[in-house]
Amino acid sequence: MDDSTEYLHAHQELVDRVKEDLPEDEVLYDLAELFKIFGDSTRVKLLYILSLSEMCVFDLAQLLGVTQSAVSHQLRALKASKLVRYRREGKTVFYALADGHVRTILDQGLEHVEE
Amino acid sequence: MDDSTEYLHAHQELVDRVKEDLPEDEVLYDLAELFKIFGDSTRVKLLYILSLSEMCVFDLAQLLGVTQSAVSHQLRALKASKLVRYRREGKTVFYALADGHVRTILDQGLEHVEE
DNA sequence: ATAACAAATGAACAAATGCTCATATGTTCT
DNA sequence: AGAACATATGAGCATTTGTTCATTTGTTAT
Repeated sequence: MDDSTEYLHAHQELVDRVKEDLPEDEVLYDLAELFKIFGDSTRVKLLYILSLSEMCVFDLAQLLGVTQSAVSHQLRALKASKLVRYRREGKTVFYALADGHVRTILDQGLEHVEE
Repeated sequence: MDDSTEYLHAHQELVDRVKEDLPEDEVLYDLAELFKIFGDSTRVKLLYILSLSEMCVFDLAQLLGVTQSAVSHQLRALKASKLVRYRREGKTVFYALADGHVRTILDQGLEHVEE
């Protein structure tokens, strides 16, 4: 080790190249925020259930064995991430998945988990 | 509302049917644990970087602008979830993605985020 | 208008998380 | 063996998170 043009340790060229190919910081932040939603068993169950069928809050709570309040709070998070949509029918509110991505993401995850 | 055979509120048949199609509780729990890993911007960046190239701890820390310790702690979590593998070369340890699922999951997430 | 029910919301609190700092382990070179 | 360097680990701490309880909002029926 004597060459002053040599990088101390960091493989600077590699680092620079990768840095260029990296998405914007903000995008990766949003990505993490999205996955954070999937990173809770109550919410994952909600999403999986809704991938099977639209369902009302009361039934969701019963199916999950948690309070209506807990479900409602979590649905709020899912709504904020645009993962679910809902429609009101009288006193009842039915939730459903917003689009197909969700199921794809869940399935990819399941593939990893189930090996 | 008079029929005694009618369910009070819960759409019991639907609930029961969905319940059958739902994966084991433990599987969904593991699934949430997996996504929890993706639900942090430091880790998501790590995973994205490693999807582009294998890299050593020092360089990862530099690229992310965090301490070596922080990266090391997070790599530990990634290791525990079998998302990365590593090889030692002298004093240096190089990390890489364990398999292709990771990139697929990231890409699906990005699709959702970028609309 | 009032009662009854479904869902949403706010406050509070326990548990989990991610960072930093200090230190330990592992490896190479002299 | 000892110094120097790369990485890993443990403890401590501030912050975030998910739940429950109490209350409010929205809707229907009397």
